Amino acid sequence: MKAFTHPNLDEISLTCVLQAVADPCRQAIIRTLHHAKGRALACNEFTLDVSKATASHHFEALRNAGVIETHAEGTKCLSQLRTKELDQRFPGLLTLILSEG
Amino acid sequence: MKAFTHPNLDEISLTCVLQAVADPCRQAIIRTLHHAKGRALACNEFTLDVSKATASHHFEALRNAGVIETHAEGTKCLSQLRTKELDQRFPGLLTLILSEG
DNA sequence: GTGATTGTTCGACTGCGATCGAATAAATCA
DNA sequence: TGATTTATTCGATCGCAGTCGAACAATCAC
Repeated sequence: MKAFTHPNLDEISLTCVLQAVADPCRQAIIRTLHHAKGRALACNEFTLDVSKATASHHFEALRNAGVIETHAEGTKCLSQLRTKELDQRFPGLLTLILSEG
Repeated sequence: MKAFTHPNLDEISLTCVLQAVADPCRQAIIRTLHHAKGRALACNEFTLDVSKATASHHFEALRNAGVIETHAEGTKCLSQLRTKELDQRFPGLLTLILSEG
């Protein structure tokens, strides 16, 4: 389907990742992924009240900020949290986001 | 001079505070305040390369998000971090911001 | 192959936030 | 009182991010 690119977490600034996660819709994505406990989820497994186009835009933002990792599988795009790398690069960030909602 | 209002931290959502701190200029304000070790600083003690009007806008944003507390003293407006309350309401947030830059 | 499923991309719209200069307000100083 | 300092407020501009529908692309199921 498509080749997704993923930045190295070292290239990501604090500002960049904060801007990415400072959105309720993206926080919801992160929480849903966390509840999946490592299992990669397709876009349609999230309940977001925005259009497909907007959802795709949010996934891209999280991907570019190094928060999620996406790979295509058939017609689906499976995403998962980059938990370990995030915890190392931005310790406390995921905990903070998951503590709410 | 003016009566500043400060929200209770319980009223502040994660999204609100994240939007407030997802700006390099505001992060700089937070870091400068942290280096002051609790001493309240006037606006002109910060080196921000924006106009007075813009700086005032950023201080207001941080105030409304519960990050700083401001009080007037003479012609000056002294601000300081709401460290303890932030650490309780959003544990890890300050550490995260201060770890960078 | 045909149609269905799943996402991305495109173009356009909209509103909000960051920004500034100028005007204003309040307190201090001379 | 008049001048200076300090910061807020106002009005305006500008760009960007969020949003959508429609079109497109890729795969799968039959």
